[in-house]
Amino acid sequence: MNNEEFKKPYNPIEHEDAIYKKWEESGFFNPDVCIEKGITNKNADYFSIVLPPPNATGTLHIGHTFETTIQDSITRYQRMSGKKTLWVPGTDHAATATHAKVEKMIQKEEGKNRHDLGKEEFVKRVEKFVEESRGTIQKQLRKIGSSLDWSREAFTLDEKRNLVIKTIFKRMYDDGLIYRAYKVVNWDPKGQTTISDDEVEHEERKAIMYTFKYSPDFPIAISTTRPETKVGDTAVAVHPDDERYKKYIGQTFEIEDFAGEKLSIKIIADESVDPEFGTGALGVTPAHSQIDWEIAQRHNLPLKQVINEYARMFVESSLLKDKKTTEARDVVAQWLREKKLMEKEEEISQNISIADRSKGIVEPLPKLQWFINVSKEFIYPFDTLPYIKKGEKVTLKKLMLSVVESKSINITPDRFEKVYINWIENLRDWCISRQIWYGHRIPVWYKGEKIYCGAEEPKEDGWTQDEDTLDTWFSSGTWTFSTLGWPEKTEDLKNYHPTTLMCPGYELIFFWVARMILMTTYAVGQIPFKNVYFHGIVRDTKGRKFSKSLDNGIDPIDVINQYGTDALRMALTVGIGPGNDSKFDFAKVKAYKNFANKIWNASRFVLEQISDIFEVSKMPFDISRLNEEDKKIVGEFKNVIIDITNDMENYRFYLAAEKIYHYFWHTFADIIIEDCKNRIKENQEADSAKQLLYYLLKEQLKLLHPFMPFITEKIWSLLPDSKGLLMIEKWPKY
RNA sequence: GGACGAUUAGCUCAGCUGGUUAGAGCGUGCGAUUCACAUUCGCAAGGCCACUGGUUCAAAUCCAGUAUCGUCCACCA
Repeated sequence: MNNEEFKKPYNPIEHEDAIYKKWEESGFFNPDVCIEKGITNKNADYFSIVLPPPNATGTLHIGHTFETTIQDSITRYQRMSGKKTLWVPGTDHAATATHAKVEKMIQKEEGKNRHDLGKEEFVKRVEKFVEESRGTIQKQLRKIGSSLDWSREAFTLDEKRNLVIKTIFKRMYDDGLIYRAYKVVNWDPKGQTTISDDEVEHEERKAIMYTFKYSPDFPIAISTTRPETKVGDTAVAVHPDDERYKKYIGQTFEIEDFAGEKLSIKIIADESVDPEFGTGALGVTPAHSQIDWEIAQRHNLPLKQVINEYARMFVESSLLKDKKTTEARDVVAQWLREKKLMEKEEEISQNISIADRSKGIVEPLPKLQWFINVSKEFIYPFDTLPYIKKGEKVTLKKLMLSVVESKSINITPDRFEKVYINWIENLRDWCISRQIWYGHRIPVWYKGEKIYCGAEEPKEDGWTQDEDTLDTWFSSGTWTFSTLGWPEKTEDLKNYHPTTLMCPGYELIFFWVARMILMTTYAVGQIPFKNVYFHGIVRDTKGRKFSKSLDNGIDPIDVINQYGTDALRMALTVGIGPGNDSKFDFAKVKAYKNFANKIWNASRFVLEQISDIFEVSKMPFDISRLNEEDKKIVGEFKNVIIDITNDMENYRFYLAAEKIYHYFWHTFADIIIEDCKNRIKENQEADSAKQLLYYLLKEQLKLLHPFMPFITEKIWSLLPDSKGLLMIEKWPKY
């Protein structure tokens, strides 16, 4: 051995950046280059993944590292297996999250809110922030060793993607699937925007259930946890068969004074009322409750809005006017007690609705918004899906459902199929308009009573564009095909779509996976991906999620600097099955750092042992020169290859990585090297021993490469007969 | 209220389609080591595989139920 580099223990930070640079400069992350240079066969199969775009709100955390590692391992494996392999990078503008983050930053640093800056300036500031974040993210993805084709990088809010969403919006609008309507939506008073049902979280909290009558003359008592909303009541609903209340149905009661407001309450019968719950009578507040809104629609009840966008009372009553809802609640309760109308107060626990981003309490409000109708029938225009014919009547819901029910998409682990189907079955129309400034503008213009929807601005004067932006998931839903060139009929789209694999966290099954299926089956007539691999959440050693409030975050770059990327990747691969959460432990990373060093030392030792055979040019390896014992070892090793290949093909990376680890250390290093060492020393069957050692080393470097790309590439470059890069070597045959 | 997951060595977890003495990492104990590696090697201790039944020649693995923990979904006012 003449290589000084090998003398010291393996030090990852000395090598990793240089190795990544070599890979990137080679151009082999781009499948076109691999085909052009004859590395990949022209007739080979395609393999494609699109990176779940990280939010451009900051830096990557350990969870991203985990997700990226899985994808890189499979991508490297597929590339080595000879497929035309494409992994597309990108970032997500993450409208709401980014908007909130930048607004908070400006508030903190300059004491200004977005209205102080104005829309144009604010959006400019967000874009500047996003540009910086994207740079950081790109650097971090390289650090992890991601073999992404940077020449195809995309962003959810660039011009190409904007054309995509405008095109789809228009088509949906023309199909009557996108509509504008005034109805009760989830309003986030803290974020000052509407949100979809999926962005609402539920948290159990204690509350008081008040039972009371509107007035001394009112015949029926009702129960509520929100008495302040009762000034907006226009009806009391009872079950049609309820003997207690039957006689009042159809009557209207005028209440002159309810906490300073005048009410007109009609008694109505509705099947949805549970006679067993509370008093069996439900005070109907059409403007501030989803169910009540629906009841009001059925009975043609008037609507009275009593709460505004800032969660303050929007009434004339001097008792309540402009008060926060929580204060108004106490005022009304006190008023009821004083008027002797309160019959019961009991503590209960109830689910309260919270906006997932802002953590503000969601206030149902009636608003004019844009929606996607998931239940409306339309004529399906494509004949490319096997289970739905061209010209058939479908709904978006049906499209989303049939893809999974027909097993057109293979879901790993399969238990998420049920979760998905259950969600679709309960799916309601999707509110897609947001009142934030950063995002894709809704491609609709108004002129008096006229409405225009289109990808291009109307030519004549006098049109004003809708002020709202689109839910960020509307654009994320197009990710697999918008990154490949749609709506143009590109080669990429033809070759790489549907993509082979998608690798999101299971928490994105509704937000994203379902929406990709919706958008892709609707717009392209294809499934977005053939396989989904749901990964779990990386937690801290106590099993808690990483969060800013707990201050338990771990910066992957720190871990990499201390232990090396390969060690971190192994720690995030071995033993972590699909859909399972894991606990991040430095001890595990350290163990794989030791493994990296083991690989380093064993490789050096093997090269020292076999150095003479190159001098007498007895290479390349020839299995016929092995003795019977060594042939048997090769046979056993082939079984390991089969096993590992099988695991890779079936998305069991956590097993494949462990198997190669175990074989290298505890079979190859502990047993085979030790054995060969003695034979070489004593010159017994030494030639066979050397052949065996070198063959096994090289083949194992290939098997290890998808998981530990840096150290294996480095060692590969030090082999006496290596020519090109390990990343484009052929996966071992068996 | 529904659905799902977990329960295996002191700790963190594997165990894929049921098949010889149930595995790994870390930790613990004893020993080795001028010979690639103290980021090493060998040996050892430590497990009614949550519980109860069932299917089977055979169950940690399949089925039913129970318990505990956890996650997701749901407009009970």
